[in-house]
Amino acid sequence: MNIKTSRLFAKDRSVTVKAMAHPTRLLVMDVLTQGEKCVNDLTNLAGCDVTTLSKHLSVMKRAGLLQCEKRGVHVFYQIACPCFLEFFRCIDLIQTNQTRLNRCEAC
Amino acid sequence: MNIKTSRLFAKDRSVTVKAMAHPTRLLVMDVLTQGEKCVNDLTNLAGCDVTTLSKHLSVMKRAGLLQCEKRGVHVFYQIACPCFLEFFRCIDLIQTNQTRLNRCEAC
DNA sequence: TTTTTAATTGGCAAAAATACCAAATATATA
DNA sequence: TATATATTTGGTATTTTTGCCAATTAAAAA
Repeated sequence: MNIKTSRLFAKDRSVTVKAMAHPTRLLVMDVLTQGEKCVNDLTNLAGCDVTTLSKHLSVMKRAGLLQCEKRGVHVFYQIACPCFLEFFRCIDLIQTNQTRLNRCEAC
Repeated sequence: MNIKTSRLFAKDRSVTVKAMAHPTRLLVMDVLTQGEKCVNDLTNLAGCDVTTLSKHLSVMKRAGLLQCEKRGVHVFYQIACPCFLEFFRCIDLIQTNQTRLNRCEAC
C-alpha cells in the first residue's frame, strides 16, 4: 500500500477517533456499556446542557459509534460496537504503565 | 463506581484518545507498525513541516503512545503498545459496515 | 573549531471544536 | 386542541488545536 492510500486511511480513521476524543463522549461510551440510555439520563450523568449532549451524540452516531431508537418521547442510545471496550482497557493500562518501557499487559 | 469517578476516568482517557485523533498522528501509528522510524522519515511520509511533526510526536510520546530512542543524530520512534492495532481494525470495520445494525465483525 | 544535518521549542495567526441560548420539532397527555 | 416534556437544530462567542516560521540545541563530519 502506497503512502497516499495510507494517508487517506488515516484521515478516515481520524473521523471515528475524533468522535470519541472528548471527556463527555468517552463518559457516554462508558455509561452505555451498562445498556441503553435516553438523552435526558445521559445529560444528567454528563452534567452539561442537553443541547451540548445532543450534539455530541449526533457526532458519535454519524461516526458509527452509537445507534439510537426512538420510543415514545424518548430517544435511546446504545453502543454500536462493543469492541471499543477492549480498546479502553488498553488505554487505561497505558496510562497506568506509562513509565514502563515494556508493552502494556493487554498486548 | 459513582459518576464523578467515571467523569475523571473519561477525562484521563480523553488525553490518550486525543493524542491519536489527527490524520497525521494516525498515519504515524500506521507507519510505525512496520517498525521504528526517525523523525525525518516520518516527516517525508506525513508530508508536513518537520516542526509540525515533531510536535505531534511529542504529544503522542507524552500520552504514552510512542517511545523514542536517540542514536547518533537521529531520534527513532516506535509504538509503545501494539494493542492499538486491534482497535484500528475495529475502526476500519465500523466505517465499512456503518449502515448495518449489527456488530462489526471484530466483536 | 567550524560547518552541516537532525530534531525540538517558542511564538503566533489560522482553523477547528466546544458550549450554551433561542427556537423548532415531535410525541404524549389533559 | 392546548399543554407539557424530550430532543434536535441554528447561531455564535469562546476555547482549543494546528501549522509554520524563526531560533535553539545536539551530534557528527570537515
